[in-house]
Amino acid sequence: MLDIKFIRDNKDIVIAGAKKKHIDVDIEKLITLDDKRRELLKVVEDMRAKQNTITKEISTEQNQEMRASKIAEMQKLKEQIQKENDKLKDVLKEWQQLMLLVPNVPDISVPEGESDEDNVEVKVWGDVPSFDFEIKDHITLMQNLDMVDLERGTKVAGFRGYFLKNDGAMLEWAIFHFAQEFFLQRNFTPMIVPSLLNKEPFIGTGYLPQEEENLYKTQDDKYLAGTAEVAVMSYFMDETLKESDLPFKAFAFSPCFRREAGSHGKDTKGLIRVHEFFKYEQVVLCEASHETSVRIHEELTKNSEEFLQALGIPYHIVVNCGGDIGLGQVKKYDIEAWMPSQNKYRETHSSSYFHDFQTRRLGIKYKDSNGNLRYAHSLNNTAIAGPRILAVLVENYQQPDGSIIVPEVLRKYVGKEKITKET
RNA sequence: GGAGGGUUGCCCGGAAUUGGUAACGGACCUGUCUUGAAAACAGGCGCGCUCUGCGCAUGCGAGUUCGAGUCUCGCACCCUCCGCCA
Repeated sequence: MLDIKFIRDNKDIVIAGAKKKHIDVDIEKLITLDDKRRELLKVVEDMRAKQNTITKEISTEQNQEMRASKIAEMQKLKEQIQKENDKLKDVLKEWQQLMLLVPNVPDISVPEGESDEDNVEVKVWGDVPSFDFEIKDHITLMQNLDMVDLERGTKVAGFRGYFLKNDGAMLEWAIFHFAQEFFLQRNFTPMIVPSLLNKEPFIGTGYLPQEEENLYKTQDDKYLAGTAEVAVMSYFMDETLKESDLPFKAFAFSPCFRREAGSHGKDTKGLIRVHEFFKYEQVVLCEASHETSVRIHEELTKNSEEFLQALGIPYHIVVNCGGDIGLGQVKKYDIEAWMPSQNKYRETHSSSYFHDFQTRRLGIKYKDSNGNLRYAHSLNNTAIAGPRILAVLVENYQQPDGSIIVPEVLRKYVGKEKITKET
């Protein structure tokens, strides 16, 4: 959420930002509504002031006649206040709904564009492997090695259901083990966080109201989170932190649930797009400074890069264009790993910063060195997401006989150098 | 699921006659003093507005009332006990 004062003072910037993100929002309407809100607020407040004054007089009024007459007067005023206040409430409701739809302003360095096809490559790492044999996709590879069971996954869990088993399960655990070792050397607070959450954290992080169709909802009006970001960000909801608490950097594990409502035709088989998976996420709260946000954003991105490098997986980084950036994000990098069977890079990490967009919604402040209360800044980036990285990894490490070499750093966790049929 | 007790200011503690309009203390910030710090003293210390002023804010929402921390109803969370349970 943006500050209404900022919106009023920088109307053109906000409108241009929404346009760059290809988000349709009527800022003029919001400002007109805000005029009305301020006007009604003034009316109601003046009436309340009068009520407070006379009510105070009543409490000390000795003359019974005067007292009765003042009470009668206040009875009338009370009705008027209620009437005007109802009007104000209606306006306020509409105002709040509209405020939640106003997108954060994207950074100047964010390229113009409509969809992920317009994202701009900014870095390439590693050599795309050239295979001198006919390669298999991760589904074939993993099914042949009994690492995954998609048929029974579908039988039990429905569309996009899957079981990881044998070396499939071992490999995922190995990656998680290595991720812990790797990230906890970088001064993160380890956390295991809930995914079944109240509505407020989703509104606070910007997943509601817009993304409702992509969330699973329970009969108790709770929602299942698609990322640990939602819980970790909300951990400090409605709290005031000390400046010395910042930056707060979490390395957070959680199950992730995604309805994938808009992508029914895409990636219908395999482990690329599933409804349920486990993920480690990097989530950060820092001081309210653009420079710090940018510095930590680069740092979080670099962490994930180095992790992929340790695994020996080729990747590139794109800076997401305006149309491929979420409501609250100022700037976003996607890290995309090389997927041999598709002959292209596929997203494995998403790294963003938000300035105070999320913290304003969540009410997360800190007291700076001058004693002023400020909304903190927030950022997040994938550390490692379960099945998708498995798919990428097995494809890149496949051998002519269908076996899979285990990357060096994972061997002590998998317990072998190579995954073959014999095992 | 059942019974009882509880929730007060950015933070911590903690008062408020029969309902009369949120004391006070600590912490924290700024200033004075000091070589510096401590102490002391002064001010500040939730949000909003058209800001010498006014409004809002006692877990959340609704109600009664001229007036609600206080009374009524619903909800959330915490504590104690019972039941169930990996």
